[in-house]
Amino acid sequence: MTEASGYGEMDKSRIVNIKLEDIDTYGKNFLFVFKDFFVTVHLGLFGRMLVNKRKKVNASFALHFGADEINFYIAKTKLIEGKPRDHFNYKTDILKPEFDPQFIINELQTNHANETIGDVLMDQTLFAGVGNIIRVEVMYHAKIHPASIVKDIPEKKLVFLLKMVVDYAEEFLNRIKTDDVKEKALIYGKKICPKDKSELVVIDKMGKVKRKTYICPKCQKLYAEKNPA
DNA sequence: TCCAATGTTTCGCC
DNA sequence: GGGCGAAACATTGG
Repeated sequence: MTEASGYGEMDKSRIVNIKLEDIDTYGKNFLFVFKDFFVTVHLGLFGRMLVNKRKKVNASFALHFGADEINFYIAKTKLIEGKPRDHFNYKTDILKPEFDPQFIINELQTNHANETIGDVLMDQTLFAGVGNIIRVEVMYHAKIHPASIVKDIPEKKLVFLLKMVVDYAEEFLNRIKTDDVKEKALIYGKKICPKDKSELVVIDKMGKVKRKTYICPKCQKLYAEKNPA
């Protein structure tokens, strides 16, 4: 039995006295699955979720189960017809067992060959769940410069990078629970490279992704065609 | 007090 | 209409 409330604009009239069949996630979205439709909840930068607790301000979205409730603050919600798998490709979700590195690499080399790796890592249709911190850390771990062009990166390097994405995403998830993501980051938010103690280069607004990018030019190799034919 | 930040969508202008 | 950038949303910590 369910009831929905909140000041968000989404029509909640269909979420009354129906069974919540499943709770799932895709990338940065929570998914609340009902028989004929599901609701996505995205917390953006400032969103919060509280279970059986409330903030003083009104929730933007809330689900009620008798005496129990899930409250979302500053959340964007959407009601979508059908099942999540009809709309989201789980092969692209970095924290799902279905995540398929070979599928992603094929997509990258086929449809994103001329883009920079720094840009494509933030593409939620290819790397659902990757955010700016994960993006920056993973490129450092894999020793790849963000301005590297996809087609110029050796496939073995891409395979390694995707492994770093999955590994670090799991580490990120654990660290966010203990609140030390930023402390334990190797390069994000830092001024000095932890390895060779040299100054980092910080580039804002590089590529299409206008987010702060931290780079160690000594550790991270730039893969870019040097002698165009 | 002010700014920047784990993010995404929408608007306005070529 | 595509591409691009700015603005919008709204909270929290430094």
